Amino acid sequence: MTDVGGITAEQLRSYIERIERLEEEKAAIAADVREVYAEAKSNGFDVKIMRQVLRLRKLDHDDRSEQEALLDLYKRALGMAESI
Amino acid sequence: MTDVGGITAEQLRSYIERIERLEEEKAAIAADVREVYAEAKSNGFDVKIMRQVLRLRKLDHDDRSEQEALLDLYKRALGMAESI
Amino acid sequence: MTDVGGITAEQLRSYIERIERLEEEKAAIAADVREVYAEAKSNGFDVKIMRQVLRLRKLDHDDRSEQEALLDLYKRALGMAESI
Amino acid sequence: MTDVGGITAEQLRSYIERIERLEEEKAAIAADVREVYAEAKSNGFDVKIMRQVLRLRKLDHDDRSEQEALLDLYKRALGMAESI
DNA sequence: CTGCCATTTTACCGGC
DNA sequence: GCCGGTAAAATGGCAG
Repeated sequence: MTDVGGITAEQLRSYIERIERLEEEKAAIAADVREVYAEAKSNGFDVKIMRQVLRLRKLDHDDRSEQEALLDLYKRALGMAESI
Repeated sequence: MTDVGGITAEQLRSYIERIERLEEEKAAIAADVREVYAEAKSNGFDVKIMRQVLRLRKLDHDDRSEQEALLDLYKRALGMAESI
Repeated sequence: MTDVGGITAEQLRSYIERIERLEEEKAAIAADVREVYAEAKSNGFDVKIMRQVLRLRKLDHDDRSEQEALLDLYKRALGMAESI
Repeated sequence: MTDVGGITAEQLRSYIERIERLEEEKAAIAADVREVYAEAKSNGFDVKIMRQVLRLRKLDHDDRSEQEALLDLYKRALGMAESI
């Protein structure tokens, strides 16, 4: 990356700008999320509880994924043992 | 929010699921960003420095100067050498 | 924090050094952890599986904590409803 | 590692628990660190800048200069103004 | 030496 | 408007 004037600088600029665009999209979605929370709140729901429910659903999901990953590991470990 | 069987529970479920969908979209975009960084890295760019550049592009100049001044102050207080 | 020569600089130095000492302790413990893994590995255990087991035990624990926190939230939410 | 009933399972449990205990100690120290930061903050220090100072004290000067040079290079490639 | 995972740091959001 | 805590990003470390 010492070719400041040439293709490399152009490539760098391209990467930077792609990332900036993606980050903008992400920020837009984050704004949507905030809107949903705000709407829920205005309809009487407790945002704090909603967040906790979401976290718990995510934990449950992660937990299940981990269990499956662990099972896979064990299977492979046993599979390797068998093949020895 | 104690009307468990009625419209309220349904509404809550709807909010929760809307948010979960939005969060998934966000995660997908975050994955795209990681891909771009990975591609840049494989083309010889320094990811850490790219991140710094992106951060600087977000900061307006005043904030930057302020922070730098404060950092200098602390360094002087500790008798740390100037990083010139 | 503009009193560079006085008590404030001394206080800053004290905080910095306390943190540095604590960080060293933490690093020492992290080294111990690595040692245990190494010993386990040398006795034929699969480190990757061990890590997954530990993660899972932690997730279970976190999950339970979250459930309790959620229950508390609900209790408080209902308690508030009653007091209205 | 398939001798579930024998000494091996016991050994595994022992390793797991040793690690869990060490991780708890580490977490306790991390909590202490957070306390120190909180105390510093309550006495008017800027925590973010303190972290920067600690990081700088860890870095030797050469690394710092190298990084700064690379950052400058990238900035020039992107036509960003020097932060002088 | 590369990719992955944990830890640490930063930024955000809601509550007071 | 600030503070506290919670979620996201980023850096650093380890295993393969």
